[in-house]
Amino acid sequence: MAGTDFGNKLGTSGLAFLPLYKQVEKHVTQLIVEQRWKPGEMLPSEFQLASEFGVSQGTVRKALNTLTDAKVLNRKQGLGTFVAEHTGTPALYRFFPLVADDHNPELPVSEVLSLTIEQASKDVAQQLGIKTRTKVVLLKRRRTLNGEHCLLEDIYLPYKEFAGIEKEPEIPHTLYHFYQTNFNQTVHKTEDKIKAVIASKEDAKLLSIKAGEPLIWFSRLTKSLNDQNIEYRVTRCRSDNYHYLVNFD
Amino acid sequence: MAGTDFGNKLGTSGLAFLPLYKQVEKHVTQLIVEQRWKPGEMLPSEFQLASEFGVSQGTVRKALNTLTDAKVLNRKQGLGTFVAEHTGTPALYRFFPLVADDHNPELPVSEVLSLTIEQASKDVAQQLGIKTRTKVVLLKRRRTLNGEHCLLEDIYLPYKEFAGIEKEPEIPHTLYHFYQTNFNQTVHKTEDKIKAVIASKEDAKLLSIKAGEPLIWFSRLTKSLNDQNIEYRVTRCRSDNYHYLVNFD
DNA sequence: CAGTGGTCTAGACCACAGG
DNA sequence: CTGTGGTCTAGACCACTGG
Repeated sequence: MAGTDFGNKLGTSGLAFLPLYKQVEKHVTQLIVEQRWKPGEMLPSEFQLASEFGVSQGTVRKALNTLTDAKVLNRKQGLGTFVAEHTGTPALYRFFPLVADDHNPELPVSEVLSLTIEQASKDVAQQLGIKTRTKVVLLKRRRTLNGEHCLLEDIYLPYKEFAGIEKEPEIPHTLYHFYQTNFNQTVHKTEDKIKAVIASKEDAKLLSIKAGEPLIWFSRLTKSLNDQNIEYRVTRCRSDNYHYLVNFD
Repeated sequence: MAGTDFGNKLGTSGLAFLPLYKQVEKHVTQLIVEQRWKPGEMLPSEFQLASEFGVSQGTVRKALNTLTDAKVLNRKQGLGTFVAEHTGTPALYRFFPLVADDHNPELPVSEVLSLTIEQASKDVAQQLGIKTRTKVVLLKRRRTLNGEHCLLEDIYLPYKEFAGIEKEPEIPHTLYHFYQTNFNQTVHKTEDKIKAVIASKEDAKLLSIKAGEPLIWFSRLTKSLNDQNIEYRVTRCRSDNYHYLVNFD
């Protein structure tokens, strides 16, 4: 009966014939994007959702478990199902791959160097999927660990989704949580392209190293829950005492 | 009844009280390691496994689906469940993160520079989890894409698990498939530590670049299905036309 | 205690592959 | 046609949380 059962209440608009549990996944995600449930809030129980959607509890369960694996939701036995928040230690490191060579992972503090509104260059516009010269926010930061300046970030945000950011009294260290709470933009996926470069004079100065030292360089494209590109950033990191950590499985 | 049902035939030895589906996962994995089913072979159907293990079909299904997500198995509707093989395009790229900047992903050909048996240095021994001076294989390779030498690899293997490798007539390009078919070592997870370095004289010569150019450098520790460290490698890659690609989600 | 998610089962029916 | 996995349902019982 997959995809052909119209006894449910999920609004199978258009021609997409998906299994019910996939429809539930999409529907729940959409409701989160529309803020029916805000980050940290509890969803109704499986049985309530099942009756609301007109499917069985097992089908709802399968969808919620998939979304939990995708870190869109958190589930706790005895407590309930909650919209995932970009807070708490695991979430903070989820998208932060840089580690000091001989230390435990630690989040560096950050220092805003500048925050300006600019017109998107051709490259930035293409990355963000917007038109050239559209307004973008450019945030430059420097991050420090154990008193050592270790990395520099140029962060581009589409102004449309982050309108008013220039009026924020303070830009917190944990940007992705900030995006989520202040602009309803939940970071869902990132794609990093890593290269090795020679430090420019300016970067070397800001990092207190000699020009000519090698740096880990990477560009990152960030997608939100609704699959929009919401951030493009270029990071340079000292490579003497730090590395970029990746696990494949 | 989770973990307390001894009506099953899974041999809950020791004190591990795991949910049945977890026990099935472990059991199936173990049977694959022991080569009851070889890579590419078909497993019995869900119902057959269920009756063999003394659990219900739904429980087997849950376990097999988890193992499929972990890429230990492949399932095809109408066909059956198969032990995953490190062959076929997706599997080849699963652990190969290097991409030419403006091209589609492509696997570079490889050229063996040397294959020697050595005594593990302190560092290599520690990485592989063996004693210093244990016998290890050292395989040096150079890989080429579009006629351009792009990367160098120093690959260390514990000789115990790869005994006889020095007598192999040829070392294929696709090493992980080779490990699997010839030594029953299935690569399951890798951990890469990426840095930026300046090319040494030797590396520059082998890569046909100038000494002093920046290189993407990374060390990789590889774990097998049974969670042993089976490979440690150090890779250097030209950074001018290539990058290391990572997706987080 | 009541309410939540977690585990396990049993069974119906669909979709797909191959002979 | 048969056999496989995929979807969906219904229901029992367990384990955890908070009041």
